[in-house]
Amino acid sequence: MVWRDEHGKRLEDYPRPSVAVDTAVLTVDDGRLAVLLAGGALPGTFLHPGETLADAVLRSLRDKAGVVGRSPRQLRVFDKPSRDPRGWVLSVAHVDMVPVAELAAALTHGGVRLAPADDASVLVGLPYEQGEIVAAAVEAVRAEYRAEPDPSALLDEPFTLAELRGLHTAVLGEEPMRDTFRRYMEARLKSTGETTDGGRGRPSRTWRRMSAIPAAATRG
Amino acid sequence: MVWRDEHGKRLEDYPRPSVAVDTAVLTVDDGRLAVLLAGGALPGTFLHPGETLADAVLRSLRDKAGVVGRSPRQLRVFDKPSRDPRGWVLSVAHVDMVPVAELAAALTHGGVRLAPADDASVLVGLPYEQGEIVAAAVEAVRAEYRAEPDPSALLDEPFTLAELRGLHTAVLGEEPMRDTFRRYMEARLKSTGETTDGGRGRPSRTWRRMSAIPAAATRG
DNA sequence: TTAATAGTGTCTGTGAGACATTATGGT
DNA sequence: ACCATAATGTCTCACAGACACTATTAA
Repeated sequence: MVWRDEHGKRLEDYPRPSVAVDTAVLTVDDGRLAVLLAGGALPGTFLHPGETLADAVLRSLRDKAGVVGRSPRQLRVFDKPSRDPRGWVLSVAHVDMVPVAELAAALTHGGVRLAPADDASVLVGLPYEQGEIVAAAVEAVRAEYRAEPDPSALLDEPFTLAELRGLHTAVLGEEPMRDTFRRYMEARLKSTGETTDGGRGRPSRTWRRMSAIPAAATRG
Repeated sequence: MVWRDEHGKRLEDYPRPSVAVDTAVLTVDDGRLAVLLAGGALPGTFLHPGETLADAVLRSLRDKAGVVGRSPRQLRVFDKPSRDPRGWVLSVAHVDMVPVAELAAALTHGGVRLAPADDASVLVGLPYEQGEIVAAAVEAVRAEYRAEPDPSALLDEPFTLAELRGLHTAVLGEEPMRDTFRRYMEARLKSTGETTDGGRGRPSRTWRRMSAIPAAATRG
């Protein structure tokens, strides 16, 4: 049984856009926030029938960039009518933040490379509205990193506060204040009770992320 | 010149979804947060060729609900494959918060009415994923009202702090703390230097929203 | 005068920002 | 012993939460 409207027409009898998904895969490489490009553009694909947006994102990451096992989150739809010379295409932008080690295999594929994510000269060279997508992705990730210690789990555990602060500096593009950063983050981490050895200076205590959210955090 | 891919196919040769926009028009009616329903559902429409999502939203509000002159903002895409029995339809959800006076004319149209926006029994009765859309819209508006005095300009200026607090109570679904609310909001409002008259008790000072954002607010 | 509402004063605790000091390792 | 780095202590300021008190009007 096929649905028909008051004119006897089916949905497919009206013009429809193509719907694409594009994903800004961000990482921190050599202390800099970077975005993965596959063939000079963000990995993306057209949405297939019966597929969710999330499924299409995973498929495009696997096929275009060799990245698996991730769960990007949706940013918003980019719909400027002139954005794609091929025709009428909407893009649902997504973002994910990935440890650079997980991209090592992907980067051996041809055409897959990392570019600085906060460099305007790189972003304006991207096709379609992908420069805006990367900018929105960076802002979304920064908002998360302002509120939580390494929410995307880029650091291997355990880690020191100096390592964490270095990561956040790279993500935010500026140094968080030393004392405030320490106090704020220590309250959101679990101490291992151990310290590093080697290196110069006094050894650091090491930390892990909170495993479960304490009940108090859900109150108000 | 028509674009063709490596198989000689155009974009339209591949299956495409229908793309709809749906808008949760929220308001505060009689001290309760309410959502506008047109014919038992959120006002929405299918996206037309050459049209932006924002344009489609405005068209649907005008045609379905008689609401004009607004600028709803995008929430996210709802894409559950089974969400629409008519076929493959994505919905880009939007939200707007409107003074109830602006809806007076709209509510005289047949089929247009207000329903409580935080009443689960109403929301589960909505078609498609519109219950979830309303829930997301309510949460988005509440987040704005936690941070700013009446960001959607539901109150006519000038207004008293009691009126403002009553509005925020309705939006948030709970009473903000009296002292904290006053101090927080006074810093974000401009006093008229005048007071109300009439009514019982001591007259209230009256207030307006900030016209421009002070330079200090843009620092850090 | 009293009730009702608006507005002010102030005490306490918490946390940010800033800076000084101590601790603990390698060289 | 000295340097480098980590960690701690503490001072001040701002603000949230709480509560008591004063002010101004109508009835």
